Amino acid sequence: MARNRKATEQKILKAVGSLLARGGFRTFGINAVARQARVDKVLIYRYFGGMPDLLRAYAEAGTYWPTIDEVAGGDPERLRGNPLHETVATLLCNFARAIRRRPVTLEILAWESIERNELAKVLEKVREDFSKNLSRLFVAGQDVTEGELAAVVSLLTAGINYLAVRSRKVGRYGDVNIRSEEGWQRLEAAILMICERCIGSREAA
Amino acid sequence: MARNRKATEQKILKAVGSLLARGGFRTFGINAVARQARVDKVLIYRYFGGMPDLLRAYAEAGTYWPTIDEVAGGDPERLRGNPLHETVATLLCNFARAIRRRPVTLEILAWESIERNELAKVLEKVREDFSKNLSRLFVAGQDVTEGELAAVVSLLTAGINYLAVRSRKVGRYGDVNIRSEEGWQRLEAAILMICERCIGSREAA
DNA sequence: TTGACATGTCACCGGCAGGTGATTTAAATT
DNA sequence: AATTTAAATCACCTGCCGGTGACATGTCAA
Repeated sequence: MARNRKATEQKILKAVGSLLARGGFRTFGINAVARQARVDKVLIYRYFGGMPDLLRAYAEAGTYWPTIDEVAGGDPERLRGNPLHETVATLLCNFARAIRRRPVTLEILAWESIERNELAKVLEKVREDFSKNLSRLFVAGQDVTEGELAAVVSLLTAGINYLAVRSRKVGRYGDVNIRSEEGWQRLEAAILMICERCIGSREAA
Repeated sequence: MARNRKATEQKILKAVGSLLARGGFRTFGINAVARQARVDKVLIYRYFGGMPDLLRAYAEAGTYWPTIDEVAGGDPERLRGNPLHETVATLLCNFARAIRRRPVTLEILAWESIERNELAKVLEKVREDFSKNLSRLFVAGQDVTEGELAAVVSLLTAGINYLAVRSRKVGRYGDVNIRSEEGWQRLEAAILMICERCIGSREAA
């Protein structure tokens, strides 16, 4: 074997990723990582310390959450000219698309409801910053009842999370095919409508 | 030991329930059930056959999903006189309360996104009947764009599920305290508003 | 009373998990 | 080339899991 710590560490981290993407946390463990990386497990302990630290290290190398740019369609400035409800709708729909294409993130989201591990903790913080930034960028100073907006947005993002997570294991939710583009377009239409009619000045609609 | 198969079977099933409610599927297994029930595990195999059959047996004895009456506030007839958006809002809020007080159901919902086991399968069917009945009872014949209603309701119930499930492990979601009555009241207010403005004849709001 | 059968007990298996100590061996330093 | 350092390997431990075979004993019918 080539003796190269950096390379070995990379192999291990990469194994973590592919393992999580494939089987999730249920089949995850030191032994599994070692096998997948074709590396002796003792090296994992030596280089990373153990599971929690390994996950922390892995967390620092990944992008588990959309960036502001990603959900703002690359152009935050343009969005700010639009009415708030339109902005929020766009952000939510882009958010849905963004998490749907992150298998590891979906896995973490699913596992969060079972057990709070290191990845969940990291994700939690990232997520918090993310939403703080979003509301600072787009909501601050707008004429809107804060509490209501927060509740509506929470409900919608929660729904998006749930459906995205669930779609990995089950194909439908109620009448909606959550594995097809068509299904998600219907959901986006609903999001659009909800934002349009429920967000903005209190007399909106 | 008292020799009484029926009683032993009950002890085992009861152990399944309390084990699921306490630790969920992650810590669940034949050995754990046997320990909890203070019964030799071989009896589980003898009387039930194995894990899947044990879960099936357990499933048949429980009420993991709200009944129609429970979400209709005990009086379906009265609801039908109201405008549709009001009916749906009431149903959704009662649904939220109903699942929040079913720890095992929340556990199954959480686990569904990880792995599809016997309980998940049973729950799936129950849930399907439930929503079919609801829409037959309250929506059939109303003047409403079916597809849109379905998408909005899916999004809302998904959000409710997610928040209820998540509240077991994490106390907040965004700005909302999902462990407090106050937090859920804010969510109910949002649900109410969304229904009011987004459900009904297309020109509603 | 004596079986027969069902209930419950005990001991064991193989496999895999997390975790560690001692040893080999390649590469950098002198 | 000799020595040191650390990367990698090997062998092993404990503990728990699902699963099974052999055995003991209470209950009920003949």
